Amino acid sequence: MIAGVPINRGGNTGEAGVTVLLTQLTKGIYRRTSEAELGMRLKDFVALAYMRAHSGISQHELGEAIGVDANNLVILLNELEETGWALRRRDPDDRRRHLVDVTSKGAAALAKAEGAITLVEDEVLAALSASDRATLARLLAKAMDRVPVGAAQN
Amino acid sequence: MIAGVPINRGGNTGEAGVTVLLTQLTKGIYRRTSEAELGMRLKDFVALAYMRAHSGISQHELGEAIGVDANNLVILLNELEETGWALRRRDPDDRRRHLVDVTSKGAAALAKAEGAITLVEDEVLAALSASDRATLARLLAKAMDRVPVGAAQN
DNA sequence: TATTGTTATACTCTATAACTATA
DNA sequence: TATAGTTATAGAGTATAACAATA
Repeated sequence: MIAGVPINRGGNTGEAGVTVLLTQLTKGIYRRTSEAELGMRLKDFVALAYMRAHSGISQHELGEAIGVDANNLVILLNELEETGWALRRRDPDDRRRHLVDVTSKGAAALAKAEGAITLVEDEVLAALSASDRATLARLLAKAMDRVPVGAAQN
Repeated sequence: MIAGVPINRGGNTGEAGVTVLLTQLTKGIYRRTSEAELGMRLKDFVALAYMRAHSGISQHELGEAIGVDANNLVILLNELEETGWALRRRDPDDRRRHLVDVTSKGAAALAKAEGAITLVEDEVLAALSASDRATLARLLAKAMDRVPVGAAQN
């Protein structure tokens, strides 16, 4: 008791939930990366990496997948087009849609950023063995395979 | 080629990196939680959960662990004290420091929020078996055990 | 002189709403 | 009438800098 206010004792004192751990780990990566080292912002990296893995995806689907609202994605893709890293083209089958792709120049920038990201991941995941890291990557991929991040709808 | 700009073809098209996956998963959780369902904000949850697991931790250490800058932590803890969920007291051995704790009231609110968080985690991690989830939680805890998130220093 | 915490402020990121065009 | 994308704006979140108290 401090000043008459009861303090929590005992009960659940360990076992941090997945949400807390994911938050910590993600923040750890974000705080250790810098635009200078990556050659791009982390949000550029995430968008380009997803676009490379899903060539010709629609702008809308991209936003759903990486959790960026449609309006913010417009701005992000504008910037990626200005740097020459990505391209939008109209979907001939549905002229409302934009199909997005990484350019060769974007792929080169992405590859460079991946080198820098790997160093950060090595640091943040230093406590894990190579086998542990492979398992972690596999489980994360499996979890994301089914469920979209879910961008807000208008 | 589109308008003379070369598109990236082939090369790395799968295997999303850990950073991208962690970003997606964490965003997925954040987007699915609401203050109404949790009874608190997610940042309150993260702070309280860490404080409960590390009773009597200093304010500075808490900020390091959960990746909240010292100035923002002041505001967050002010709010947690106003709601009666946390307490600060001076460290008698070093009167510059504040030691923080979850109150019994805070522990009750935290337990309620954990119920809501668990439902969200169930949804986001639906593709994983119970065994997979346990492994994921173990690996995340192992990774975080060593490396602090690293709040910015003044 | 360095550290902990605080305050004030500026900046970035994200979300909300209204609009255009296509279906 | 609904969907994809855009624009403008407001709000939340986060970082930077200067300061007070204590070591």
